Amino acid sequence: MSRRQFESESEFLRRYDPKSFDPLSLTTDLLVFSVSDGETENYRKLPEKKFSLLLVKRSSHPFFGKWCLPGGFVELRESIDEAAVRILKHETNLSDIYMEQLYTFGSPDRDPRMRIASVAYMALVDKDRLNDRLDDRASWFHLKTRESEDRMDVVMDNGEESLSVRLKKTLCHHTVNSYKFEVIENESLAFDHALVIAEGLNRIKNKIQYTDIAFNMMPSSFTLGELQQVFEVILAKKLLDPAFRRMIADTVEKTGEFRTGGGHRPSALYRHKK
Amino acid sequence: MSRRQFESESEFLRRYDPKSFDPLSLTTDLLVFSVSDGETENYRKLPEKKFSLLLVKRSSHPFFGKWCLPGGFVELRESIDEAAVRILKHETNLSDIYMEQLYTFGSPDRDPRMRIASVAYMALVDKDRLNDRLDDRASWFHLKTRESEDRMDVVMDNGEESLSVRLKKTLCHHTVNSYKFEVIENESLAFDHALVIAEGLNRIKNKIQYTDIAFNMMPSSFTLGELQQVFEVILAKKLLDPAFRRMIADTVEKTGEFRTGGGHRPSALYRHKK
DNA sequence: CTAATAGTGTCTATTAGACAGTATGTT
DNA sequence: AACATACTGTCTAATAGACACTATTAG
Repeated sequence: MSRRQFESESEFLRRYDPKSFDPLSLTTDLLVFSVSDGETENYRKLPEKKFSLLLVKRSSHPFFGKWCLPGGFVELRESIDEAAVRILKHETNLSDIYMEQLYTFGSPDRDPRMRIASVAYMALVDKDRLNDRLDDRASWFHLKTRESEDRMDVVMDNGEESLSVRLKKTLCHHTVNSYKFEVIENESLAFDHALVIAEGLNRIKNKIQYTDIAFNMMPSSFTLGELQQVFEVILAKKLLDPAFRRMIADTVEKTGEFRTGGGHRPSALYRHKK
Repeated sequence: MSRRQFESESEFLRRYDPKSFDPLSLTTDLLVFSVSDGETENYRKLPEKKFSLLLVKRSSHPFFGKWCLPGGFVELRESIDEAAVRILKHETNLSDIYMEQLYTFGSPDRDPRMRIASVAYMALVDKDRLNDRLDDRASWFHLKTRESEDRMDVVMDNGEESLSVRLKKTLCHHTVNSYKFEVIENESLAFDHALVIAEGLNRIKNKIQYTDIAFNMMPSSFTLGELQQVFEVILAKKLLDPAFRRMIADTVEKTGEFRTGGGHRPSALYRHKK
């Protein structure tokens, strides 16, 4: 045993040299999800809801020209959560947004520059709050997912480009909703971001069913039809009206207002009950 | 714009200097949970199950002499998962153990030496596989938790020392099972490990109810009474027999063997059905 | 009137909670 | 016989799925 254990903690810290360690960096990558209205062909049909994800075109090496999740380095004096908030603010000019840590990705070769671990966060944004002050290089992509027992295919489209990713799903420990993903096909996404997206989609699909995170993507008042559409587009399946209304019954309350003008019976407006 | 965007990716990478960044390290901390038998006062009573957690006494600065989770630095050429596996092997001599990533902790001041982020993992071990080859400084602590709406108290006892931690629970976003924890009282645990333990307990309490992770803490054959005790000690509440048996019915199968000698009706032995 | 969505009533099937009962070993 | 656990039957309450029905408006 060296004499080090006999010195005081403050002496020990004085001698400690952080620069002597292998260089490693920490980043956060953000999955910013939102829901927006599509087009209506018919004046009386409701606009279709689109599930969307914010991507950024890389303007520097590595992966120059490819799309990736907004992200950046964690600075020395901020927590990882603070870094995520700062980066979201920088990319979208938004603050006070729902955010949760998703997973930390740390394969040694996930970034060609150096050893970089990345803590992924998921943010949920009401599109109405997106005041057009997006970063130039950022763009919203509509998301379409198709899932089977052992596959997950994701198609992303921003109106100009269409990106597609295919992943293999493996059930972990014989359990519902606990999967490991592997990328089978990915042309257009940088780093391991296809994986991050898959994990995020998995998380939101599960969590929307037993928490009230969905309201973070809704404006302050909404109809139950709109809310149901949001669930349907995220879960990628139709829901039955009475069952859906029972499910969300005690998380919403009527505002007393109605939305008219749709060529059909007016719908009551609701807000999230806290 | 600099001319950098016109150089090739390989030229860019050649010029890239990892040493120019602020020094930061990455560690993993392991929550190693297990279940073991307590004592029996009465020959015909079943031994009480104890939920237990592996802690290590710190033999160097910082937090010299305090207890902490087993952990260590992530090395440059291994993934974070690989680091967790390596550290578990080093502390317990066990491999091929169930492990899942829990959460990444990264407050700038969580370690007094330097900026260190830590990725916490949860490992579940069948105590019968623990072949006494524990690290000298490591010790199993029996865990007792008491939870109320806004509090979580944890008492850990290894027969010689008793550590106690009190935390405040805050419900996140009006949702069941999604909490933020803050440490109110903690004398004996190093770093922010009281927080890590709270997050881990929360995770296992939830996940045991909708996955089959519990079997990772069971020996290859067991009685349903033992299995039920494991659920009861982790959830910290009594369960009704018929409901419990219905719940786990399709995750187990009979081995055909029976356990006799208990002063009561023999119990059928089961195994985990995959 | 018609197309379209809004919203409700109700029947049924499934699941969860509770309790009481029977079974069978050891001392 | 007594005790302790093993295991099952069944009643009831709550929840989820399915379908059919009524309501209301713009054009």
